This record gives sequence, structure tokens and C-alpha cells, in this order.
Amino acid sequence: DFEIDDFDIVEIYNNFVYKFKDGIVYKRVLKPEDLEKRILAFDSKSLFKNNAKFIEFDLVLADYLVDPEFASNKSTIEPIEYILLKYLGQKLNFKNNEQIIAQKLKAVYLLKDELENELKNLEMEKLLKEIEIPVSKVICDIERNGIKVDTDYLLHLKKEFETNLKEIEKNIYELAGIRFNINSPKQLSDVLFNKLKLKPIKKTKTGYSTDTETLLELSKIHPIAKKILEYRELFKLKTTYIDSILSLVNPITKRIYPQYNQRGTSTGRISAFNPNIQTIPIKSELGRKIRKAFISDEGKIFIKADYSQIELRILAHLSEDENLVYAFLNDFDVHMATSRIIFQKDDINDEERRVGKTINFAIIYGISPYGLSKQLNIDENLAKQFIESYFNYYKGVKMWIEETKKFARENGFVKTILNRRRIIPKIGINSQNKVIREAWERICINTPVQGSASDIIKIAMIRTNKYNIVLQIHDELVFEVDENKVETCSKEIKEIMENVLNLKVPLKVDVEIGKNL
DNA sequence: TAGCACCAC
DNA sequence: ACCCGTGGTGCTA
Repeated sequence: DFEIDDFDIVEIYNNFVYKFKDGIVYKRVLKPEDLEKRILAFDSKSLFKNNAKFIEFDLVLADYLVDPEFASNKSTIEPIEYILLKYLGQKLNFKNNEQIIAQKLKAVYLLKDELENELKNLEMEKLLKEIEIPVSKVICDIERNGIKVDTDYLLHLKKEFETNLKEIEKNIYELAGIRFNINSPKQLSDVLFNKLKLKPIKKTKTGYSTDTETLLELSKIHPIAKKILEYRELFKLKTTYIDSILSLVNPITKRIYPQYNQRGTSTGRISAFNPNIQTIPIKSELGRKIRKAFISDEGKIFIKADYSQIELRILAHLSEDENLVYAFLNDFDVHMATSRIIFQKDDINDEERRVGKTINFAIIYGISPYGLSKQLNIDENLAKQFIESYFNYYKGVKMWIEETKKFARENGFVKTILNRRRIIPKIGINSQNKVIREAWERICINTPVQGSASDIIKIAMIRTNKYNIVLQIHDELVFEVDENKVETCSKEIKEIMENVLNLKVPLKVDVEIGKNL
């Protein structure tokens, strides 16, 4: 028998508690009082899942803050494998659970001081203790909550989609004069460009592209293109959303339990999987039908709270651009404002506003005339003019972009409002190769903006956790609350979210209420 | 497993 | 033809 003391290195698994001390791993049955201690973890989420309350250190998150580039979605490697290799030059020796636990605990023992010092030097200790570890607890709660699915409705939708798909499929075969696998880009391109002799528009590595842009262009010439677009949309929605969600519904609770990866991105955003709840359709009419399948429990109701224009507000804050700051201080329609500058007139129609909106987003992504011209389907020279007009008006934004790139070239990293950082390899940002260099430049610009937005939503998550969060979709939180408390809750949530940080422009949160998403 | 395609913010 | 940022997922070959 042994005690768990404050600041012990601990793991909990299958109702056993493990502790690393003096080179030895101790194991015994978990006791309730173990959960009251302030402990050090390899991965706090696993401990929070086992009801630990106070976690003082998390090796995986500490490593993520020091260098967020390892997004585990990009590799099949587990954090333990990655950390052993990166810091200790070791391979994961044994693969049974107990041995892995032992290696995790030992890694904490060996690396904690080093990483804590590193975080101190980078002024990121607070980010770990006050943001990431608490967020880990919030994520744990969100994953436990899950979200209810109306399976009857979804099954009905599935039938409807399948009927439509069959019909469209038949149509396509008739128009093509042959049966083939529409889901195979290879076979499709053979039908379009050989059999039907349509003109290819662009190439991929392996042949001619059949993407949406191409098919949109081809629909001017041949009716099959439009049918294929319809087929694609329906098929995508059915397989990725309806089928997969149905397969993930817990038959007892009628809920799905999406998981979140706290080190899933290089910017600080959280990613989601099983299913990727952050990509539930919303833009198309059919997509919105799928949203309706997510319902609140009896007696409960959803509160959706999303930050309005958060990334542009952050750009205003970071750049201190006079005109952009002014726009947000006065709650202007900022896409409209940009359109007026681009088109040099007051009266802006919907199409022109769309152009302004695209340009505003393009700035955040690190703009290039080429990219903008493709996005807007306009001449590259015109795109160039638009960008010049933009920067001529938003001079502070232009200056901030230049300064940020310079900072990265000299320091080898960029940072967010909360001092989250992303390493920018000097060899990349200073590369002779224009494509490589400009790609890193775009990352330099996008990361502080996207990353600061994630800083803000993370504070919001921590402060609103008591309201029963069921989803996090980057700049949006969805809560499931008692119907009779909806008014006070939504007021409080909005208040909390709008005041997580005091920026040079106000944060604005839009709140919606509903029985489905 | 890579490549394509496409959903979201 | 080319990357305008961050992801996850389903399909084919």
C-alpha cells in the first residue's frame, strides 16, 4: 500500500492508480481520496476522465505549447511514442497497457523540469496552467455530455437521400450512355473527357480534375455535369454524415459522443473526430436538413453562442489599424466597409459585398493576387488592384503584416495574444524558393489571427463550462440547458463570452436558441 | 496508403 | 498549373 501525495506523478487506468517514485511504478486500487490530490500527469484528459480534480502539469500539453507543429492527425504516432523519440531518442519498447503507463510516468519524471523551464523562458506557464489544462477538463466534460440525435428522422432522411441518389444515378448513366462508378474520379474523367469528348479544364497529378469548379464550368455545356454535382452533394452528405452518425449513436442514450483533439492543430485550435462535429453541414439547403437531426433532450434547449467576426476583430486588435478599429467600435458591417473601399462607392449590391467579404477573409489567410483571383474568378491583375486598394485604406493592416513577417524572419516564430507560439523555420521563411517562402509568410499572418481566436474561445470554454457545453465549433459554443432557465443562461453566457479579454475592439457574441442545431 | 474530393470555420 | 489559412472523412485504386 502507498499514499498519493500532492505533486506525485500519477496515472489512473481501469480503477487502478499508478504512481512513479524513485524509479519504481507503484500500483493499487484507486481510492476516492486519491482524486483530491494535486497531481502531475502525462495526459490530463485521461485523468480528468477518471475524475481527478487537480492537475498541476501535463507533459503532452506542455510539449504542444513548446512546439505545436506535431498535429497528431497528420501522423499515426501516439503522443507517448512521439515524446519518447523526440526527447529521449527512445522507441516505445513494450506495447501492453501497463508497460505503456510506466513509460508515460517515467517520461513525466524525466522531462517535467526541462519543459517547465522552457515554458517559463517562453512566458507560457500560465498558458499551460490557466488555459490548456483547464480546457482539457472542459473537453472531458463536453465529450461526456455528447449530443442527442433524432435517429428516426435521420433514418427517414437516409431513405429520402437514397431514393434521390438512385434517380440521379439512372439519369447520369443515361446521359453517359454507360454504367460506371460515379465515385471514381478516374472512371468519371474517362466518361467526361474521352467518351463525351468534353474539354478538360485543369489537371491533377494523376489526370484530369473532376472537381466542383470543373463541373460547374462543364454544366454550361453538358447536362451531365450538373447531375454529377447533385450526386456528389447527396452522396457526401449521406455517407459522411447520415451513415457515419447513425453508426456512432449510442442505442441507449440516443446520443453521439464526438471526441476532441486538444493538440490537433498548429494554431491552437481544437480538432474533432468520431464524428467531426465541427464540419456538420450548414451552407446548403440539404446540409441544413442534417443539422436538424441534432436535438436537445426533453425539457432542455440549445443555446448557440458564436463570436461575430472574431478573426477580423483580432486583426483590428493586433494591427491597431485605425479604419478597421473604427469600423468595429461603431459596429459597422465590415464586409460592406471593405467593399466601399474596393469599389470606391457607397452603394454596394450583394455581389459587391461578397467580394468585400472574400477579400477580408483572404487577408486573414495571407493574401496573394493569384489566390484571390481564383477565389473570385477574376483576372489576376484586377485581384492585384483590389489588394492594393485594400492596403491603401487599411494601412495599419499592411504595416502589421510586414512587421509580423519581419519578426518571424528574425525570431523564427510568431505568437498570439496569449503568447501561444508557432515555430516558423528560418529556412522556410527566408527560403530562396518563392513558393515555399510565401507559403510560410501566409502561415505567419494566419497563425496569430486564428490562434488568438482560439485563445479567446478557450477562455470562454473555461468560464462557461457550468452551462453544459455540448459542442465547440471554433468560434461557436453550443450549450444544452433547462428550458426554463434559457433566458438567464443565454444572458449570462453572452456576458461572459464578450468579456473574456479586453481588446482594442469589442467582442460581439450572437446568441440563438432552438430545439435543434 | 496516396490522391481526390469536399464538409466546416 | 500553382497554396488562400486550419482541420477530418469517405471513396477509389
